[in-house]
Amino acid sequence: MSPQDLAAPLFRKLEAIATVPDDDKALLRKLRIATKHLGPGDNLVVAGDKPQFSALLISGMLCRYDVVASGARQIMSFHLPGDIPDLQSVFLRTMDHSVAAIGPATVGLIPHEDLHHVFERSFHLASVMWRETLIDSAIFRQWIGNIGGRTAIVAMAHLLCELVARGLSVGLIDDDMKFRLPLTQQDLADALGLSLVHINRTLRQLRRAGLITWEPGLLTVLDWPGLQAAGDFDPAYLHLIKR
Amino acid sequence: MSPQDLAAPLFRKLEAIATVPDDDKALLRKLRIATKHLGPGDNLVVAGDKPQFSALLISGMLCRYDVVASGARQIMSFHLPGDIPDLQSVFLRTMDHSVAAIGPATVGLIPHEDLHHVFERSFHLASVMWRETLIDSAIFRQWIGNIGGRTAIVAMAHLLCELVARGLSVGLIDDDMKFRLPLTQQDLADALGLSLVHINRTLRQLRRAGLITWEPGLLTVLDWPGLQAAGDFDPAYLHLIKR
DNA sequence: CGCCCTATTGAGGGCCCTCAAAGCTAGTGG
DNA sequence: CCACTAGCTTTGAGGGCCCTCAATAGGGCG
Repeated sequence: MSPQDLAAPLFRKLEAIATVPDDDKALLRKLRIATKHLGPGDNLVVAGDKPQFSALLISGMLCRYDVVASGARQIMSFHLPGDIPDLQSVFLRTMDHSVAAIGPATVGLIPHEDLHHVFERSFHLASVMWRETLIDSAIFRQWIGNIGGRTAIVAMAHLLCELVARGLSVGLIDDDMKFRLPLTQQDLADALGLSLVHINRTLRQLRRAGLITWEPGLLTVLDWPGLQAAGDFDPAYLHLIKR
Repeated sequence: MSPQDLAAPLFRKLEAIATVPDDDKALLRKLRIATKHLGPGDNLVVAGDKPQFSALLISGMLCRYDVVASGARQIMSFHLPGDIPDLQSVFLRTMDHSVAAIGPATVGLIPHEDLHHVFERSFHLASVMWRETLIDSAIFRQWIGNIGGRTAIVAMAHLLCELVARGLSVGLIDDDMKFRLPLTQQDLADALGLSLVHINRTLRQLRRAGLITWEPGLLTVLDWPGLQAAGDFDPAYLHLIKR
């Protein structure tokens, strides 16, 4: 795969949220990107690491997580192709959480040095990427409200809505509303702070309500407006409209 | 109060996390800052607003919050003097949450235009502020783990630890470990996603364990290491060490 | 003094947890 | 081709953490 192809998911993502002039694209094409493959559950970085690279997700799915004293794994975000989940490590040297693959994934490692160079050369690109990290923040905030203020079934519907809305925005879902997700029910449990058993019962409720079907690796949305209503979902926080 | 005095909490905050050269300080001193006073509960900005200013908190306390469908208020962060909680609105035009005062507060409103000018002139300052928003992100992530993965008493201890650690870093707490906080128990309930009644019982447990005393408006930490242990607290995520 | 907001305590109930066991699917190797 | 294993999913039963409803007490302020 050529460097251009590697950067393609990044362009698609950036153009979903901002306008990217040609000279900025030229700068991005000069980034040195080293491909790396990850197996299911493999850690990309671990809390305490001081990485010299940030990872652009090319295919598959990543999550950020941390482990609390009780031993529970708390997932704080899921990432789709085009995301750079640990972009923060350019400015915060020590990782305060871990990043791992959900299912098999391919990432492109970009040296911090290169990113720093790009940001200094183009304040516009820096601000687009800054904006990117601020949208991450908005997603974290929503996640807090989801876990703290909603019941299991509403929270589950909201989480699925977020994934679908983001998947739609980067073209991962066709009109058939089928979404290939390597998530296990344990992953959902760790994300919502609920038990595996309760996740299973909650998914069954959503299935019986005719909103979704769930097979391992494949989410199908049967009633998109209905799912959004069930999840108290308003996509405004994803800031998908270009400024 | 002169502009220099207004910017003082900002300098203190920035110097807690980074080195700020004199020419950057000069840039910051040129910011137009308009003072505004808020009463308890007053909204600074509301979800859906498109503000033209960002607010530097000068004195008092702010929180970010959102209201979910059930009517519950979910607080996603507390802010201390020196914070700029809605700095994001420079890059994300529409607010996806609200910011309100906890108790009486004074803020300095800074035009987005001025901030943009500063960021373009000094990439170093932009990156320090970017870093600032990334630390906010880290706090959100920790908050997710706190609500999703910890029991009420551990979560409460953790939240208090975070406030104390941040208060210490900006000089709001003396050696006596007494911290003036205008928080009510309802605020803590909205922050932790728990009921007011349970907050009250949880605080009583922490008091009886000899870790803190709690009077309305005044938190006293009796056993700082003990509180950190009770809260499963590791301050690394606050990134208080200068890079 | 009376009002309002906050804090405190009791009692009963529900959402979600833990423990446990069985079914299902895919991959492996004989 | 099929036994075997490992991981994920599904379902049942009982229990605990935290919720809601309710009432009293306390404190600041006009």
